[in-house]
Amino acid sequence: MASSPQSARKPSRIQLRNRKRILEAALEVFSSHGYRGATLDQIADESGLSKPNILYYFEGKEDIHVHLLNQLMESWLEPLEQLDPAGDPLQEILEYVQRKLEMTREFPRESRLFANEILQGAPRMGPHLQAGLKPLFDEKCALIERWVQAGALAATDPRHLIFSIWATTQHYADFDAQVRVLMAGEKGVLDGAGTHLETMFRKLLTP
Amino acid sequence: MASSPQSARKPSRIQLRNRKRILEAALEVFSSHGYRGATLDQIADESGLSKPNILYYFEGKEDIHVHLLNQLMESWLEPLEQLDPAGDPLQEILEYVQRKLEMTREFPRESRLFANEILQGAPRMGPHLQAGLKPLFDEKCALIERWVQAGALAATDPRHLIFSIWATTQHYADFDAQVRVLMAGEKGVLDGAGTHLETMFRKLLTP
DNA sequence: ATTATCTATAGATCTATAGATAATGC
DNA sequence: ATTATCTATAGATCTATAGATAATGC
Repeated sequence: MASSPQSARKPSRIQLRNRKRILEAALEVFSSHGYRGATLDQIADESGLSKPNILYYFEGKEDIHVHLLNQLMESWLEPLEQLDPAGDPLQEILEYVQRKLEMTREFPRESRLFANEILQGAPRMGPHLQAGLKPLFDEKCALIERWVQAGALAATDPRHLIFSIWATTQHYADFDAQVRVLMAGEKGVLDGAGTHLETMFRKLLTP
Repeated sequence: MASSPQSARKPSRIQLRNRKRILEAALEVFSSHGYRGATLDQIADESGLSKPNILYYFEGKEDIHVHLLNQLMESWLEPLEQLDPAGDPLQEILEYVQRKLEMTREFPRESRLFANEILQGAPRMGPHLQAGLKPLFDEKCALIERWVQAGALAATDPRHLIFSIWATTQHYADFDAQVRVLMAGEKGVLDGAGTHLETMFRKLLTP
């Protein structure tokens, strides 16, 4: 029996490539069926590797899922981190909205993977939210609060403001199946959303 | 072997009560683990009935799930149906927002059940969305459009407006695990949300 | 007589491992 | 020599049914 490459010193090129293929396939499968709904068979099919081969590269189904969530957390925090204390307050927030919407457009599967996890009580991501998201959230809420105090933004609760931004932007990825039915094949849905959200948050925040 | 009560003429009191208990238990289990994540064992435990007894009242796991979704669709449409062409436009929409938020407060499990289903591509609810939600959505969009044309509301895309209302209100139920972490045990989160959303949509829609 | 419930288990599905073989890098 | 891959299958989990027994309503 070969030992798992988990313990190897330097990952070979093949290792890196195959781990990547597996994670890519797993993102596809987990994001559309949820953790329990996904099977190793599906991930094997999607990645073009055999099932035992997948378990050669990862310790198991859960290990793959955890890797995906860890990766995800970083790219999830980034747009909020970019909120710049030195920038123009209204502009900064409107740009944040557009960045989030851009992520919905570029990474809808990641959005659904995250939504699946949170929806089911964040069983594997709870600690990550505490350690990673919470401090950043608090920091940026304090920043927005200072902007409000300085009169650069209309009075608003920064926490609910951020929730509204997350909710409205991620909605187009997470509820895509519903949006598709209701928008009946219309093109450029996200462009329309961009215009709408820009107007909404501008009106809300203009002092 | 007893025949299933599905075909019986008049459901007995016991039948009604037990079917209700099963659906209540299934709502709890399906909404927190998703369709695949839920097991008949969990529903049996939660309902206090034995597993085979559950299958005496329903044809199977999927049958239970479909019953829940059918029930849900009705109560999901109701708040939007109440949007009254004869009412004051701004007031009507703000009241709709509060009704949706009230449903988040009262029926968070139903919200998560729905979110789980849509998130995974609406495999069992797709036709229902087409037949039930789509016509109502179109009707109410046309109504809002008329209000806009009449100058009673600021110019806005009714479809994205409705998406924003759904997204922001349901967020507190669907992403509850995240909201809890970030609001750190604060009381009255939904009251704060109510104030925030009232302000946001009022500013957006005031002509 | 009919309705409701239980124990036991068949049968399907799924994760994971054993153990052998092939490919690759010194 | 080490890394990567395959076939076969063990073992766990889960849905559903068989078949017997208990409770209920005429």
